[in-house]
Amino acid sequence: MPVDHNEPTPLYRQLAASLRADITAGKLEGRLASIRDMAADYELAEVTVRKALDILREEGLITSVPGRGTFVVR
Amino acid sequence: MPVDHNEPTPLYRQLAASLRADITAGKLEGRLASIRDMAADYELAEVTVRKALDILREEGLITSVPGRGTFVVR
DNA sequence: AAATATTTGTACGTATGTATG
DNA sequence: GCATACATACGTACAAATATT
Repeated sequence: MPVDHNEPTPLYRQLAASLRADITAGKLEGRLASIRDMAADYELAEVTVRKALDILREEGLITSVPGRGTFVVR
Repeated sequence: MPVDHNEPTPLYRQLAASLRADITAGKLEGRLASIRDMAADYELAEVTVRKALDILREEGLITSVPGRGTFVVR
């Protein structure tokens, strides 16, 4: 359960925190699910997923390539 | 003319660059125009102005306070 | 004190463009 | 050419904090 609408923390921060935890724990490697799929899986808008990924990209944890996907930086 | 739709550079980056230049040159101090006003002045969507401000906030050049406004960090 | 206006923050939806395979 | 995936940009609505009347 990566996000909870009843939490006061913004959804995009919750998702970023969840992904960050999985990445730093080594549980998430290689290519992430597409933004569209993550939005569908977590029942979030694509823009909300993008905001979460923006944070992780800023932190240097991931990198995104149009047409290919989003990848954990190793 | 801070932004040009014919430029290949994204509008939010153009606006960020323009504001950054004015701030570092000391031409912009204190409180910035509200997001709504900037959007109207530059004929941009509010989200586009917000993305520009996100960059400058990340760079530590500005700070925003709900209900008050956005301010140049001095 | 209370209502109103202003301003930023979050979140949704949609459309179009660009890059890759 | 077509499908997939990220990027940009528009619009809208509501919440929260602050300031004003």
